[in-house]
Amino acid sequence: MKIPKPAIKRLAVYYRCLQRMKEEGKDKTSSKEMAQRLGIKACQIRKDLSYFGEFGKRGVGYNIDNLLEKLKAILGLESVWRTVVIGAGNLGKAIAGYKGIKEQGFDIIALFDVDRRKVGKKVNNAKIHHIDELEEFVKKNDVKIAILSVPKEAAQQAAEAAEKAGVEGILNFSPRVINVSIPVENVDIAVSLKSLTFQIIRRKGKEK
Amino acid sequence: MKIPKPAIKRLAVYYRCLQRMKEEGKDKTSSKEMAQRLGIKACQIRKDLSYFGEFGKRGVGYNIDNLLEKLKAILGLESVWRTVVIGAGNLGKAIAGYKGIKEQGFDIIALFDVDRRKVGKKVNNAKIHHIDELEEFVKKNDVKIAILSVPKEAAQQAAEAAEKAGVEGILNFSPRVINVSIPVENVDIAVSLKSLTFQIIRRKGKEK
DNA sequence: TAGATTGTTAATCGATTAACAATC
DNA sequence: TAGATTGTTAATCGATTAACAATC
Repeated sequence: MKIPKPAIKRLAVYYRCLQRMKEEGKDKTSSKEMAQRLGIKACQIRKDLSYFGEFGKRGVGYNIDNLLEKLKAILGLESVWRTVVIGAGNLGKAIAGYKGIKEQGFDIIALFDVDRRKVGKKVNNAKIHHIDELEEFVKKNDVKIAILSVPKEAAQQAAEAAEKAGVEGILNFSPRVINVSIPVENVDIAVSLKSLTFQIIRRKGKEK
Repeated sequence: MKIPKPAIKRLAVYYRCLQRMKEEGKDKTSSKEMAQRLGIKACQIRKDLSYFGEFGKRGVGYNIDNLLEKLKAILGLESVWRTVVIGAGNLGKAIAGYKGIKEQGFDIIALFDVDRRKVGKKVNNAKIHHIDELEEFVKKNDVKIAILSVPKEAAQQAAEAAEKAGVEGILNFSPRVINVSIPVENVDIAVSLKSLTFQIIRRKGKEK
């Protein structure tokens, strides 16, 4: 079946919402309740889930533990994804140092940089290596994901190196479109800021 | 006219593409050439631009300087946006320290944190203030944008504080849906990673 | 002029939503 | 049973794309 791309991101949001409900001690919920919390339509949640199966009970709702398990499987979070960060600048180190990422199923096991002066330093338990060691490291440690936080001039080259090394997906923080044949997700701060300013301006126009 | 939301983000990407072409010394381009670089369809570029006017010459293409100016106006980048970062953790400091952001029209003039031990320290030229000073600072310095990089537990409260202080838009890095009435853009690393893992799994399924 | 490329229309494709039968 | 909520159909809405007249 064809699944809308936006539906996947929402699934990840539902997952987080359910995790939170669980923390609050709840054990069941409904599409209505989740929709209220997330500011979306209840039928969208039901529709998104329906692409993958029937997870609720009519007249009753969803069991939170059960739905969490199902989403975990759908999103591929049953095992930890071995991940590296390429580019050990401030942003790369901040990402590698972010504890929450491990809870979400991603284990950042190393950083890579062109600057030999950074090599050997540590961020949490992950050591900084020279970029030349990337391919060997990826193969030896079965790394699946590379997070790219290099300057834009180095983005394409680093992405190609990651692909060649055998990484299966790239999360790209650098402000440039990269061209590889493995899946890429872009996190583009400058683009998001500009989208925001556009909205601010439009809004002001409408107010008057 | 109704403008597709995705079109705005693409406009920001076109802007960056043109900036790069200019750096390369080019002075004119075509929708075809941009499309090739960005991996999208030429007619999509023309369509996106057409929501705002006619910026090219038939048979000739686009003047890069001219189109840059037009996009600058559309995206609201003619003046610098005074911006603060709320949450001076590793991520907040990395964002505040990122030089490229100023070139793009955003001036990060201060950071705010609940931790009084951080107060007074500097990131580039921006000082860290206590969160209690946010409202006064925003009003006094005409701050338009807040970048939220606080732990998820603090996200909603910080967003409300920013709104109350008079900020007009929020770039939210915290992994929680926030509920305010001003525009919000979400940059959600965990969600992007999960969208990536879903794609990796699907892709493997298809290969066989 | 001949070739190229825009701007725009109309068709297609994809995503969201309303509504409701099924059923707990 | 009566009330609630799911799962799904069908309608609507929104975004993308192909195609081509306009025109440089």
